[in-house]
Amino acid sequence: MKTDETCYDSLRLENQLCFPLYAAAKEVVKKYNPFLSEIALTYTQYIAMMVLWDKQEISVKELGEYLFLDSGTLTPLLKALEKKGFVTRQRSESDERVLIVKITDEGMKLREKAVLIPQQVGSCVKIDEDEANELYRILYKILGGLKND
Amino acid sequence: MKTDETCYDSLRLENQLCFPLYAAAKEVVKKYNPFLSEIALTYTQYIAMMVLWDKQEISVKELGEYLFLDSGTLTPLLKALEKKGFVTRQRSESDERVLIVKITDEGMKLREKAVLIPQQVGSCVKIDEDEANELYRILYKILGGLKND
DNA sequence: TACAATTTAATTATACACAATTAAAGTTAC
DNA sequence: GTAACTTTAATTGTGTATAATTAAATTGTA
Repeated sequence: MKTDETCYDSLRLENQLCFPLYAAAKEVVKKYNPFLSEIALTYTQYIAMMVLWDKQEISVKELGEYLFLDSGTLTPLLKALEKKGFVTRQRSESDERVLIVKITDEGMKLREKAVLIPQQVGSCVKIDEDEANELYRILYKILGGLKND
Repeated sequence: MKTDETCYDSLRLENQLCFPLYAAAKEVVKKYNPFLSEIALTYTQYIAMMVLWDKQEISVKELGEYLFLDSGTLTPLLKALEKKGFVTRQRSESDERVLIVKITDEGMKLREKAVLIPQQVGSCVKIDEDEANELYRILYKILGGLKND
C-alpha cells in the first residue's frame, strides 16, 4: 500500500477537468496567431469581427453577450479595431447610453482574407469529427449551465 | 433558397470549435475566484500550488512544462507566491541557470484549506460523469496533438 | 584551450481579462 | 414630478499571457 496522502487526490493536477480545459483553450488560441497576424488581428479581435461580419451593426452590450466579454475588455478592443479602420463607434440617437459598433467596408473586405483561417487552424487540432462534435456539444452544455447561477 | 453568403459559413461564431473552448475555459476559471480569494490565490497560482503540493520542489522550467506556461508568466507569479510566504526561490548549486522553487510549511498548510475547492467548483459544471470523462479524454488528446507540431 | 551553440531565466513590451467603481441616462414607484 | 433604482459603457487597478530580447552559464567541438 502506498503512503501517499490520497485524501488530497482531488488536488492533483491530473485529476482536474478545468486544467486541461484552461490549457487546451490557451494552446489552441495560440495556434491562430501566425494566421491572424497576417490580417493584423488578435484572437479576441477576430471573434469580435466574426460577429460583425455576420451582423454589421451591434451594441457593445449585445456583442459582449455573444462573446462572454464585458466592456472592460471590449472598449479598448473596439477602439483598436476603430483605429485600424475596421469598425466605427457611435452613440445610439435614441438612447445615448448605448454605443453602436458598425463594421466598415474595409472591415467587410477583411473577411475574404480570413476565410481560410478556420481550416488552417482546424488541421492542428487532431481529433476525429465525432470527437469534435461531442466536444462542441459538451462545451456549450457547460456554457449554458454556467449562465443560470 | 437563402441569399446569405454561405461561402463564409466557416467564419460564423456558432461554427467554431475554438470559441466555446475559449469561452468555457474562461467562464469555468472565473467560477474558482470566490473560493480562491478566500485563500489568497489566483487560478494560475492555484494550479502552480497544485504541482508544488505534489512535488514540494521543482525547477521553473519543469513547472512550466506541467502548466503549459513560460517563465514570462511564471517569474512574476512565483515572486507573488514567495511574497505570500508559500514558496521559496533559489538557484540550483550545481547549475546556476536553474531556479528551484520549493514549497514552504505555510504553503503545504494551504492544501488543507484548498481541498474542498474542486468539489465546490465541480458542482457548477453541470455535465454527467460520462461527459466529463469524455471531455477530459478529448482535451488531453488535443493537448497531446498540439505538442508535436 | 577557445569559441560557437545551446539552455535557462529574466526583462520588456503589448494585449487581453475581470472586479470594482464611476458617470450618465433612462425607468419606476410613489 | 421627483427621488430611488436600473442600465449601459467607460475607467481604474491588478493579474495573467505571449513574443522578442538579453544575459549568464554550460556544453560541444575543432
